[in-house]
Amino acid sequence: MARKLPRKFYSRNDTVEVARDLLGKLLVIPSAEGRRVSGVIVETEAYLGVEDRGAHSYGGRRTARNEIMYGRAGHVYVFFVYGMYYQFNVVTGAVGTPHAILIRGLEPVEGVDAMRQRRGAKARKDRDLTSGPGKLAIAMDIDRSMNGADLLGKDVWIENYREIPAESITSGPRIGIDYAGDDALKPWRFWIEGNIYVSRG
DNA sequence: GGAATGATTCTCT
DNA sequence: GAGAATCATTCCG
Repeated sequence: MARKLPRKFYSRNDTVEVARDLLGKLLVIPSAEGRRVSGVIVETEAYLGVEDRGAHSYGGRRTARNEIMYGRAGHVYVFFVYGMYYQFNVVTGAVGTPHAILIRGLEPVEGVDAMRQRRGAKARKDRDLTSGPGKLAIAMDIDRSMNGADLLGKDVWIENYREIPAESITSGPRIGIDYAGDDALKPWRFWIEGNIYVSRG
């Protein structure tokens, strides 16, 4: 079984590089019964803190909600949007540097039946299970109680799993942040070309 | 197949 | 009191 990624994987200076490197890694969140539920990360978005108008921490904004972004790399940042959905992020960068990476798409690997159960009738096809940040949060049973969890702990972690050739990795503008002006156009979204669990494209 | 729209509640001003 | 790092449904062609 693969080892958990070490703290230094997340604490590198270049958050955009970490976002790209997360593609092909395995996100594991054991179920309440202790069974492994996991999926390959196929889509990510980098949020670069103070200088990024799309980030919650733009301009150094520091609130109860985004406090975890300022903490140590390798922790989980979960927030709630649109009155219905949770978003799962990985904190990166040094302490005091509010960078994070949003996980936007997963390819289910283990515990697929549990994911189907959590998603219910809305997931008509398996690709509906985890092809988007709100959907994968439901399938992986992610909610606010996971905010601040350590990725080197036992509730949630990320393992090496699959090597993705550089030519299969594509980048483009991020999604759902039109209010961010020019920063919305920055190519800080990464995905595995052709994978059906990518949220769009 | 694609575009428009309503859902629903937390968070910050 | 407004707006949000989204999704599912509905309508149209």
